[in-house]
Amino acid sequence: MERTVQAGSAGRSRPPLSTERVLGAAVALADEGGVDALSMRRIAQSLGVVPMALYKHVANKNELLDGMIDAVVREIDPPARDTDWKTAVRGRVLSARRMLLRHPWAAQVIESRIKARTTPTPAVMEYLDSMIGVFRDGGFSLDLVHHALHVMGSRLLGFSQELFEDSSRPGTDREPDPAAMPPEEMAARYPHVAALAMAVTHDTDSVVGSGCDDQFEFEFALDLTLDGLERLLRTT
Amino acid sequence: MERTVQAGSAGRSRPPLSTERVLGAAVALADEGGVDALSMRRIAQSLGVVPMALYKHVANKNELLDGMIDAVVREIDPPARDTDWKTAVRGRVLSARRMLLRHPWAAQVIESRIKARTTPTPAVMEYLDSMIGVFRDGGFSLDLVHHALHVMGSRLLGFSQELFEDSSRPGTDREPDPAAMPPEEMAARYPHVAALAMAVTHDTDSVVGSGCDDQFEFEFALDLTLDGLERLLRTT
DNA sequence: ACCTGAACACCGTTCAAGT
DNA sequence: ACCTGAACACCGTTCAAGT
Repeated sequence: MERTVQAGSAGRSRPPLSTERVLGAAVALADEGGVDALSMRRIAQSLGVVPMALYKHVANKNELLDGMIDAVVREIDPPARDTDWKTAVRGRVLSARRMLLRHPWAAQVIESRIKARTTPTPAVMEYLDSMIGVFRDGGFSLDLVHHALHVMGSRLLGFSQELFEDSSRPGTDREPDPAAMPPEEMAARYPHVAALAMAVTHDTDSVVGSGCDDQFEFEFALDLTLDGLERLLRTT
Repeated sequence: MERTVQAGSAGRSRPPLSTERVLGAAVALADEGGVDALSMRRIAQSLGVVPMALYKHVANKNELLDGMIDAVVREIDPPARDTDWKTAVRGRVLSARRMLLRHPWAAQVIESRIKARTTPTPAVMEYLDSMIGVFRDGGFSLDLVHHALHVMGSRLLGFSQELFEDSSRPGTDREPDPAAMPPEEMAARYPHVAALAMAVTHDTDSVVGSGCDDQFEFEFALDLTLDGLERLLRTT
């Protein structure tokens, strides 16, 4: 009598499940069929596993989406060293774009999860922190970096929403981070983000909620864009 | 014996259903609870109606989403007349932003529906057509308008994806427009969009698929942005 | 102690049975 | 002819019953 084998969808025996394997299957499924085709049941099926087995490795679907975001954001190249800020930023943004083209669902998912969470996922934080670092090394003041991030806007990671939105806005109950990091650890791990947040908050501490005047930043970025177009129009 | 009254959820008698009322209820529901809280059953409930009744006024949920997009995009102010292009574009983009802040679900829904459809919804087309018109009246060549739209990017309507993406990309089966408009009618109704599409296609008809070189346009816009930041850095 | 089938409360949509 | 309840094929997640 043959030994009973846990059959996968193709009848093959399978390696043990892990968070990585679950996330990998989820990313592959989303790449193929879009985010609408992504379901816990479908992921389980593609792994030759009962749906409930996934919940051992991801707490729920939202955490799965966060994990997928982290996985693909980590595909973005780190900033080039030993070049000027412009080359480094340019190369990195183009790398982010290549990632977004490989994973057409990513921008949408990042945007929707950013809206629901209080803090971006770790990989997104790392991405931002190192991007800020490039600007700082290039001689940008904290204020100027802040403007720069708003100017880059959706070219940074594909989504258009502000990253750290006013959390005191009514009607927007956001999930507290399940593995919430204490502020001092945040500051240690993402020093540039922390410094920026500090500077921005101190600047305008008369404003309630987030210290960032989104309307001002939006207009600033818009005007920089329009000025660029005007210059282009004149030189043509 | 009392006359039987079709009871609404609050027990009130209700005006007859219409597409407008259905869309209005859907928009209100999304404004309150986000797009995840939006379901055909919930919309029906808020109207004091059985779910199936909605299908008399909207074909399915995707058409409902398209209708919601059209409804909120029509809230954007028309471009101001009798001013320079810069003032007109600026004012209009700020109006679009106010709409997106009123309807936080809109950018996400527009982006996801743009990806699924072959043609943007009528109100989006009108918005683009009149926006192109403002640039044209300001003396922009068709090519320059094309660049300008890419430069504006997500500030135009909140989403980051290209509007008329390469429809020959593999794996992206897009819905044909249910009420597909013949090309000549398209050209008559959206003359500026048509002229732009024509110019862009003729320019690069060696390229297969859409005539727009997205990579080039992305880099063009990115460089304009980076140049603006560099100028800012030098004058600080 | 571990695993999982059945179940629950949803979802969009179809369709036949009712008036 | 019109309307709609029941049903179908899904969904994320819980939980008790099984080993």
